[in-house]
Amino acid sequence: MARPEPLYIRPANWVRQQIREGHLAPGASAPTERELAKQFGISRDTAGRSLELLVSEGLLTPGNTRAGRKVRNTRVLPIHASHSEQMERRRSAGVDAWVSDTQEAGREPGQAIDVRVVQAIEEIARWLEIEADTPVAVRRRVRTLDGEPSNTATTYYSMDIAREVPEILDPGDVKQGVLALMAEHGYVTEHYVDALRWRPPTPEEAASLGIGQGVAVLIQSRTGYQDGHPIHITQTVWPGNTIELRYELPA
Amino acid sequence: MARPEPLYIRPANWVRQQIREGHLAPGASAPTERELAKQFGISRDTAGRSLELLVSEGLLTPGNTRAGRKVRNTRVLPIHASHSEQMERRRSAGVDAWVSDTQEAGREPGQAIDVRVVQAIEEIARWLEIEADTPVAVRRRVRTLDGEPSNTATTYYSMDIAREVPEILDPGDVKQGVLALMAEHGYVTEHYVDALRWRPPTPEEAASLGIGQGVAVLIQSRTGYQDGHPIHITQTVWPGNTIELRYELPA
DNA sequence: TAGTGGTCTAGACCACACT
DNA sequence: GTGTGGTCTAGACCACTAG
Repeated sequence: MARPEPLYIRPANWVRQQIREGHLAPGASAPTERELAKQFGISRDTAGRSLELLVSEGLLTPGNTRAGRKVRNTRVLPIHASHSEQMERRRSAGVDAWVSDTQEAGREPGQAIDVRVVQAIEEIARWLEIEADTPVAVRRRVRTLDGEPSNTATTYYSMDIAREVPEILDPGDVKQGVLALMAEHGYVTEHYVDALRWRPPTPEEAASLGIGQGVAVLIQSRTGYQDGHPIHITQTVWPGNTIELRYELPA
Repeated sequence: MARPEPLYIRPANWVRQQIREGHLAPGASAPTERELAKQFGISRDTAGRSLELLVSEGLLTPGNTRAGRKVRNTRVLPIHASHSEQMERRRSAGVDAWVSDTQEAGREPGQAIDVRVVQAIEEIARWLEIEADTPVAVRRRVRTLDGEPSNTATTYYSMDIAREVPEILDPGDVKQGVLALMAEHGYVTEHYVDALRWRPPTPEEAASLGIGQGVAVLIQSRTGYQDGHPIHITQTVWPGNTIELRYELPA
């Protein structure tokens, strides 16, 4: 006998369809585990698995409080990770890439910046080609989409550079952009390397992005080089299911 | 009172450490759920959650047979998705990118090719700018790393092109490479667009890649353009945790 | 304060593939 | 044949927060 379809599949399909057909709009409450259990004649535990499946697909928020699970907005936002035309437009307008990509999609960007000096962990030290535990300047941006947390971008600069370009440690927005300021001081980014990894979120990442443990995050590590040496690195944590990264490449 | 640490965390940490310290080598059997339950004085269900956590981190195979869960090889393989120097070397040597990237890392590549003609699903049709359900030529490569399934790359060509370049429908390796052959017939890829999405694997993907439901896959959709029109698209399914995709970009 | 999801248990049945 | 993980149940306790 073939393995029978698990009982938690059918309720999951039903809820998924309710969402697809618009009977459950973004922001609405999903059925509770107890409701779903009664409706399908299954145990609460099994109903929970159904809903957890949808959380791991990014369709529902985890919701471990009385408010319960909510339907998430699953529109996909294209991010132009490399697109010469785009980059030109941004640089001339002095507009952050995050802002231009979201506004182009008719959505509402937001950003909160936070500045610190920390000891470099091993991974960051390796990218920056410095010793681990060396102090580095950190600018962390928590970015929101339509008011919801969307991704975090953390940029690391060596303290040598931060001393020459003191605006790096200014909390809040830097008008011209940090890269333009660095260029004025002779630190010109000549090329980038993006390294992409994806994995389950840490509990901290899941909390700060409002996603379940089952939604993978992609870590985009973008290192900027001058004369073959790294001068800054930005690690962006993108949640799955709602983002599409695009790279335009020559043949 | 703060929420106490769930009971399944500690056994998971212990097994993870056993792996890290080499007491459990790749290929070895992980503790069974019943063993772990007895050892930590927890129920089998809870022990199962511990091991599932490690499966979702990619450290263990799912193993739903008597053989049990095994320790996976978690060495990370860097893939050069765009690296001009690399690309030059490949093209001149006529070597597949998969082969060169793996061998450079001192590992053993393998590849099985399978050719079909199918009706284009909506997504593929959109990328190729054709009508859905139009027949397309499909070359599907299941690629292995050190003998284990690693990723699948599926390339779609319109039948117009496949008729002019009949080698596209040759099962097995095409010596010079399909792109070079296409170029001889006037189909020259002038630039690429890579679109990246990541999500939980479908059951089929999980089975063919030998991963658990918790290991996210990244879908790399690479479209090749000539005169602004798409002439082929390759969708590669990469499992998480073992792959790093790298893009080298100009400023 | 009441209802939510998160966690945990003890027990059960099953398909499956090693042996 | 036998032990594996996958699934399922009924019940329980808990921290948390919306109302």
